[in-house]
Amino acid sequence: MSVQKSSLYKGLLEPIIMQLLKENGRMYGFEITQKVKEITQNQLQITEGALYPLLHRLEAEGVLDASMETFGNRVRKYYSLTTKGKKQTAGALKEVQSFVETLQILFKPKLT
Amino acid sequence: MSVQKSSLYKGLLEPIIMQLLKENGRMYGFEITQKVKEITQNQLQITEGALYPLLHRLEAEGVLDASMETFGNRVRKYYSLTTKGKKQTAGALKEVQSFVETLQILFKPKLT
DNA sequence: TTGTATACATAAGAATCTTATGTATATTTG
DNA sequence: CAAATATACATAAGATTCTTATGTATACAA
Repeated sequence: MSVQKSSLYKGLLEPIIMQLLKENGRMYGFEITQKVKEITQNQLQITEGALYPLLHRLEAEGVLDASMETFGNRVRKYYSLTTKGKKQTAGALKEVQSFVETLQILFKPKLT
Repeated sequence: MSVQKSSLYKGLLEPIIMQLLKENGRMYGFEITQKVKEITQNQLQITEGALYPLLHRLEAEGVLDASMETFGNRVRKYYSLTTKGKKQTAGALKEVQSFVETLQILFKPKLT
């Protein structure tokens, strides 16, 4: 498998979730894992052991709101950004964008 | 201080070092910390507790070569990429570049 | 002589992830 | 129709990677 060395993504799971919820309004955990896989073309596969505890923490911190919904006999837990979460997301995403720009500078192939 | 949330850089220290050594040939630890600070405009400040153990590990793995040099009464430990290290760096840096592109896709502001 | 800078090093603890495991339902396939 | 795969949540143990704190030593400036 040519799956990305996932350690590169350490610390980025939280902003990724916030970005997705900002764009899509409302998502459930499993949906997030699928969406990330799709967008990154399988380069990043979020594990459940990383995702669910993080969602719980963000809910406890008042960044996310959660509500259960039943589809047939299947239960989904939908998450969305709270007002506080939206404010926090704005700042966090700016930081990430600045971070990405810095990475481009750091890893720009030298013109020899 | 508007220093970057450094947790974003988790997992990137190793490729950063490899990139710098690839470009500059030969550097010592303290020099690396200063160079990174300069390039990132203070957004990333590598701590010694992170850097030195990592350099030791890379040396033990045969990725880096080390040699001491004395300047007056001051000792510096210079590191450079071994042949093995150069091969590994080529692959690792491609991965990082692909990673950075993925980040741009993930965090590209939506055109509404 | 006190503080700041250079230069290395290590240890304890925190944060964040992987791997493994568990529960439960739905759907596809041999 | 049994077994495998997919959906959907959850948690615990352990690994990795970093921060913070501390230590040693020299050089130079205030």
